[in-house]
Amino acid sequence: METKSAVLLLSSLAQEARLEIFRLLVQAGHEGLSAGVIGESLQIPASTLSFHLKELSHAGLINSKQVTRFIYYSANYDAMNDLLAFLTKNCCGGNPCTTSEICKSKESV
Amino acid sequence: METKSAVLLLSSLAQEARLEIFRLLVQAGHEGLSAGVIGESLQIPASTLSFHLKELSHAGLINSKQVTRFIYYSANYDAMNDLLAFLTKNCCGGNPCTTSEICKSKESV
DNA sequence: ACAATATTTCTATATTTATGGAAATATAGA
DNA sequence: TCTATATTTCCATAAATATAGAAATATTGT
Repeated sequence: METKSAVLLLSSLAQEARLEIFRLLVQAGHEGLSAGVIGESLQIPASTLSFHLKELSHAGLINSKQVTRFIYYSANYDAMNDLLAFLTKNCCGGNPCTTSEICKSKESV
Repeated sequence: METKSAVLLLSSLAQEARLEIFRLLVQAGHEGLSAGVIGESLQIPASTLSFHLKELSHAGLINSKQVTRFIYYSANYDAMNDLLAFLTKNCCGGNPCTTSEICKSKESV
């Protein structure tokens, strides 16, 4: 992943409503939740919610699919994993480092 | 960590110059780099760089200390770890989940 | 086709954020 | 103290982002 893609993902998450939406979907699991349920849970007006869902979709952090009359949104776990990998990549120039979980968590390449 | 703190950290990283600065510092390790060297490496004008360093500092993602005539900035690995933990917390409602590294990486509580 | 419900687009406005030159403020060596 | 170097603050401007009501656009059951 390059910096620009990472910035897109981070920007999507760097907003209170969107971060809450995303975390709600991460916790909801793979089936996801309908837009209406999300708005109801988080008390966000429909048009505002739609704006934020579009941002998250555009960044590729969430997926959507129509189910009967509802649109179900779900977290894209792979995109999230890629972002986490990017952020921890090359920690300490690849040297072993005892003070940080970042480095301990996986080999940096 | 609560949503607002996480948004502060994410906002700090959600900008191309700042993400590059942070990653440069993550890779530089604990000694860090002087402002001048950062600006030189990334070709960022001094006043712009100072603005971004302040943002990162304010969010707690980097630390600074004066060394002779230079100010050395270094990544705050702990802040980063906290953020990563927050983002992966409660994945799939705590249920085991085979498709995602997020869930596999550590127990979600 | 009609009515009810779900979601998005349009629009205007308010707010926040980024940029970089010029000036101000350290810091330290001579 | 004078001078050179390092970094920050001030400032004006430009650009991007967030908000939510009203209207438009699906979708489905009757």
